[in-house]
Amino acid sequence: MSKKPYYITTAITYTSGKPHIGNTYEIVLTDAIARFKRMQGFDVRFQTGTDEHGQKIEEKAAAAGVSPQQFVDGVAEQIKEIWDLMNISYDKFIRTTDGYHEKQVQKIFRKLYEQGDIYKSTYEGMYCTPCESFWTPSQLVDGKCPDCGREVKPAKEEAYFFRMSKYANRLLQYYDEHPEFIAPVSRKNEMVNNFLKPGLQDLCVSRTSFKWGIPVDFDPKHVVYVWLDALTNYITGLGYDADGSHDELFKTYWPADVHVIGKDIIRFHTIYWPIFLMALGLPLPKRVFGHPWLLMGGDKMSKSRGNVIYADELVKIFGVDAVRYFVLNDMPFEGDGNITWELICDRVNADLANTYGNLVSRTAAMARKYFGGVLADKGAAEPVDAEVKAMAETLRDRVAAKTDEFRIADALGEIFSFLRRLNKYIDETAPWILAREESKKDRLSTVLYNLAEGILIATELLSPFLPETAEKVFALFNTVPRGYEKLNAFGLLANGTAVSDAETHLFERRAYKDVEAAYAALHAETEPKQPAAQKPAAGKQETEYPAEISIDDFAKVKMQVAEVIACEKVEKSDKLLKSTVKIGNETRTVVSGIAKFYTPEEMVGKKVVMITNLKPAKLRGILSEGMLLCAEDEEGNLALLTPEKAMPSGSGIY
RNA sequence: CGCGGGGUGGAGCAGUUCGGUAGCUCGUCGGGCUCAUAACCCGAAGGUCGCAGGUUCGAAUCCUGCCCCCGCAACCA
Repeated sequence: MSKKPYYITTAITYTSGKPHIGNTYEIVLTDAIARFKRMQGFDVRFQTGTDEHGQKIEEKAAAAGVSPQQFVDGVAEQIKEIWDLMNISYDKFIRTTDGYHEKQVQKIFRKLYEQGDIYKSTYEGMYCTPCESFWTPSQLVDGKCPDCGREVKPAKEEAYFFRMSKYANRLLQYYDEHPEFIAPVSRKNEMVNNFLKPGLQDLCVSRTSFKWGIPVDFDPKHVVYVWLDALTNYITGLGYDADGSHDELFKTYWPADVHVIGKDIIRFHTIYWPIFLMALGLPLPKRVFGHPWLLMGGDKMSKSRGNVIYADELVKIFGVDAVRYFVLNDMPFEGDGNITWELICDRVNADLANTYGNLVSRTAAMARKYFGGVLADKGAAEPVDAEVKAMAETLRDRVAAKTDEFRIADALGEIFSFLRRLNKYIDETAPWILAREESKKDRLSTVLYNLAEGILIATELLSPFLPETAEKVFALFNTVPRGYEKLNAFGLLANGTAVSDAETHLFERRAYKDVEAAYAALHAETEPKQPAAQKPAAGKQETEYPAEISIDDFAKVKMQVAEVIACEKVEKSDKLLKSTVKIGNETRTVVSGIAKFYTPEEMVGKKVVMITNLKPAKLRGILSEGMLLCAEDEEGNLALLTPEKAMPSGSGIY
């Protein structure tokens, strides 16, 4: 009998830069599920890849001074390296710049156009010529361009649209008939309430404003917009053909069993993607799992904060399996997860080093010490063994049930509860006491056999999550995996199996301060110019200060003492205060991003330092005629500069 | 009223769908053990389940209102 197919995918990664640990989480999660399914005997196909088109990439490439293709080639290579480093067992790595993909996207676009699902129309909006941007009326600020504050005019741009509304009812019906389609379920309600019930808008599926994309073959000034391009990777990667001559792979694996994606793109996978498939007359994927996000200590990761964590750095410090374990275990099912260096340390020490590593280590040590490493069940069972055995025999199915619901953290929890139970079993049986009496030899041997057997069952169940460690443990016990179907039976380890003299420390305990030091050392060598980037004081761009300026340059900046005579919060903004200031006899308005540190009330009456010859700019629609000077610390706290003695407003600063 | 997520012992989380003794891991304190990676085992302290109302015999869980935190968006002259 042939194996049952199981097709699992990740979202394809956007190639705008190196993926951080949050991106890496998704692929590890998917890999864990894929490996588990393989272990269960499914014929698994695991696809991942990169999404390489779009305006942003065009811009990034231009900034880097290379062609878009050269740019994405570089990033795709970097992503593959990290996937390999993380021990990802993907079967297929698709790139949206692959020839077969581009060709099929064109055919799909044409097919949908010919059957009337895609139609040509115009995109209408308010257009700002200098910014080359369209805005909807709701985005405008005081009826003007939110970017530059200039006048906008109504304009039209030719574009292709997909008739989404036509399929909305069929989609709702599909949701009803397949309640498991969206996981977790809370996401489904979100989709229905926010998008389907209010009525689906037709989706714009082409662009003329940039070139880096797949051209529409019958209208080449248009390129296919990202979602139609990106989502179809799931079928083009299997050799789908819009004319019907599909590859065998497609016939075998479609529809997908699960698309694993981030919660941010659930809408595209549970609304647009199913509708595209309906239009193509194809079956829909069975499930879409929208996983939560990984946050850095509760904050978002950002380069300017210097708190971005990359997988390769973590691996250098902790090892591959520790990193896999951490992301799998610490990600909740629904809410966002947290990552901090302390948390990783705690997890690795407590679970991997103490509970698991130390258990293996002490068991191996006792087998060597008392029996020269040879394990044998001498049949000297006692009541205390029963609970451990029962737990071992049911472990497989408990782990499988959690994994099938994508609750990987819970699956790991089952295994680690069992490992803790084994540690307790050692205390209950106290082998070192048994060893003192010759008459207890058989009992001692049986206890050690039971321990090894328990460890091996747990290890095999752990192997999809910690593949490298599992191999080490099998090697240590001179044995091989017994196969999933036998994992619910206790006592299959052959008598006479001997513990090898391999290293028994699976994971080293790590002190937090050593980890900090290791991280610092790593950064010192990879990024010697870190100091500038570490200071968020420099603002959003990593400002490079000119080394020296002449006194003439300085003289170009006109600074004066200004007195705040009125101040109010800018509406709909968290950070902005609008102050009216007096500079000598002149009155001006200035907008400053200091609302988190000063209230409007305390601003009034302050004498502050202001740059008065700065070109005015619009912020939130308000013209700011200058800039108040602030000192900023590493955490981004601000303090206004004021003259040290009372000085009249309008005083120059030199 | 821009969109979304969340507030449960010191920390990180589960439990909320289908109300009924508040659970897990870490940390802390006390004890035990020595096979082991300052490890492991046992015990204890510690919670008005964000706030206020309501429904109910009974609410972390259902309803109403409010407060706070975070992410996206906007924005830092």
